[in-house]
Amino acid sequence: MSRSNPRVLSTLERAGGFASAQEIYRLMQREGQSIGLTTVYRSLQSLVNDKIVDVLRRDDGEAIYRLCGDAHHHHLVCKSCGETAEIEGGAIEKWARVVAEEHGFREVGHTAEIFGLCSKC
Amino acid sequence: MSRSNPRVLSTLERAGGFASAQEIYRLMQREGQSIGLTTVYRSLQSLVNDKIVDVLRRDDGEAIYRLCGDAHHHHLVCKSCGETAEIEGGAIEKWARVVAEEHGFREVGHTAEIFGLCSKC
DNA sequence: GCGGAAATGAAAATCATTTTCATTTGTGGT
DNA sequence: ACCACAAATGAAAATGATTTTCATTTCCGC
Repeated sequence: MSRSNPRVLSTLERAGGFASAQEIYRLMQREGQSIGLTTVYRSLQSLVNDKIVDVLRRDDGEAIYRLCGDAHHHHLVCKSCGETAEIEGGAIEKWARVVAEEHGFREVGHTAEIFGLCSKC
Repeated sequence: MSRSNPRVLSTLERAGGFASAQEIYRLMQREGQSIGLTTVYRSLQSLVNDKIVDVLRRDDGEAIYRLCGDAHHHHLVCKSCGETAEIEGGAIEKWARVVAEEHGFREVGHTAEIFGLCSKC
């Protein structure tokens, strides 16, 4: 088990709180920081485990990591430019609970994401 | 430019209207159909261009192809035994539409999944 | 049948990500 | 300071999906 390298988180913050592992690695290299790609991946994974960052997918399948608040929320993502809005679950929360209950499920969680083209694209 | 191989579309339909390229390829192989992986990818891309299928991403980044206009549903998955139930979206459908509209999004789709422990586990 | 365009697929290339493993670094105990 | 041991690191190899290359085969119109 490894802990997150603080420079990775700091770089993600500096990148606007939104970047892929490769981008973070390249950014750190350009800044002259000595770090391995492996460590970047490991740190990001650890941050995801600790729920300090979220992971989404670009259209091309590359994983992008973004800082997120601690509140449970969902995402509205633009398929084209990747712009993301955090949205409230609202109806979903209840829906998930009710449906799961009907089927006798316990310890229930859920994922939900909306995607489309934003007004600019 | 290549046109879609009809057997690929037919296999995607038979797969429940929802599968990855690799899965379609393996399925066709198992059925004894002679086809190359390359052709599967090319056909799927062509279907996407023609807007006959949609492409989404699994959590692991693998692309999954879905028939457009396919009556879509969601899944209730047991974390432990993997048993899966297909469920109706119900509230979600409206929620997605409304939220997306509020943010000026068009061509909206969504994914939602509920997971937990089933009654047997 | 002939010639060219489209389709096919095997193999190699690409690219993100993960794994392996040897080395380095940090820490606590003495 | 010294030693042992755990954690962190990173280079290189492995993996897996997807794309590209390119030679071959199939189709169609003439």
